[in-house]
Amino acid sequence: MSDWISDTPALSGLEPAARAALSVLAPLTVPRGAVLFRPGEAVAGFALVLSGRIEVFLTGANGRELLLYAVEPGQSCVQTTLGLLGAAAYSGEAVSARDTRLVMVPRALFLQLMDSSPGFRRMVFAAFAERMEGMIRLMERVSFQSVDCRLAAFLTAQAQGGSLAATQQEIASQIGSAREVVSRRLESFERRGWVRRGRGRVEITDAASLARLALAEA
Amino acid sequence: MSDWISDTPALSGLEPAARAALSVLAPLTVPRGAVLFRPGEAVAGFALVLSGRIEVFLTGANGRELLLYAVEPGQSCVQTTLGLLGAAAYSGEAVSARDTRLVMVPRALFLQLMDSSPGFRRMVFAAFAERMEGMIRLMERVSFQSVDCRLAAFLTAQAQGGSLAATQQEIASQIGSAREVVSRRLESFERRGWVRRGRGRVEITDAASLARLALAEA
DNA sequence: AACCGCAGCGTGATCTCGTCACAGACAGGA
DNA sequence: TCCTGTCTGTGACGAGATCACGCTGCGGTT
Repeated sequence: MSDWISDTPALSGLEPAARAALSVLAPLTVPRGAVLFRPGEAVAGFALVLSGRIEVFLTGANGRELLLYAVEPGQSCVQTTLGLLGAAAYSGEAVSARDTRLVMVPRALFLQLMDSSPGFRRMVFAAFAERMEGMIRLMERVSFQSVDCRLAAFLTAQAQGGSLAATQQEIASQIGSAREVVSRRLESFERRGWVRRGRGRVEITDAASLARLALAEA
Repeated sequence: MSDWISDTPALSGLEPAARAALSVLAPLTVPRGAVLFRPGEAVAGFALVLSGRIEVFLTGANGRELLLYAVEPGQSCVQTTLGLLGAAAYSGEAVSARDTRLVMVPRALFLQLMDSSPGFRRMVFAAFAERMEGMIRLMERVSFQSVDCRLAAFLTAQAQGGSLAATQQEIASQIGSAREVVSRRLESFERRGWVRRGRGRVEITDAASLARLALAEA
């Protein structure tokens, strides 16, 4: 058995008993692009991400998508928690954005740990609180902020070394807009000298202006 | 001391010790229209509503509002929970929609009950899960559903005896739209013979058609 | 009664954005 | 080389948010 528990900082607050109970679980590996959950599916267990990244999307009637939240290493997927605590079925679609290692805690063990381990409880609660915060901020951005601001914020946040690799469709899903709109806004950014467009990638040429727009209110 | 604990069905699952700890708290009464929390305020305690109704709004830059959720009797306000568990400040505005009786559980007692009372924990968790579910459904409606559908759903849900008392501004806030849009959509509904418009009220004249539109996907 | 002031409502103009339709550009494989 | 699927660009259109008004009912004043 690998020592995934000691390698996960988020679990360092756990009591020895809880760590022992978890240690019997074997992490599983899912490749980039795999669909972990679909809307309406029953939830198998509590998902804890060790490495990689899981993205949870809402999907509209016409196929438009909106990133609800992403699960990074050390975080757990709130939707699975919901499914275990209530009767609620999964309402988002979870996709691995990269090769991802994760642990699925079965329902029975999850409930037992929730009752017996204060550390585990704190962890689950903190994750819950963080997600709720994030959802509220998301509502705020989606409802009250312009596509320009959201796009600029996304580019600023995701750029690695002055550029980022993503299709316009992917960008649109992440910021909750439509591909055509992203295309036009990027063109406008390019005219202003802020970015250069390429197939499947965007190069940032004026990060400062983008950052300024990202922080604007409208 | 009133016996508010026995009068609150949501608390019936609590252990005697937890009930005793809560019983020292005195409910307070707030009149309709009072603002309980504003964005950015620190959270004083865990809010539990006994009667009445608290509505929590997000407010955009230009004053447009969006109902995040409502706290009905027996429910708790998740935003206060967030504030107590993390460092997050309040990000919504809470207003009492009617005269409301509620109990504020101080931070220390809240944390103590969370550690010592499985029943209290379950209650808080269930509230959390329910809110998260609701937020996701709200995102779905706001992002992917037309104003017509949301308006029809609201009218259907809120009508009492074939009519409801609300200004167009209030309706707009509840469904996350603008007053002018509500005005125009209501006019369109009236032309179809579904409603009659009055100052500060809407009368439903064809509930079936409204309900049908409310269930439509787009 | 006549007057005011204000909250609520109606409406046109304009802008943003989502949607549809379609065409061109590019990449990788047969 | 050609073919096919993916990615992108673009015009047209509709829904909806915003701005800027003006109008109307209603309670309170004088």
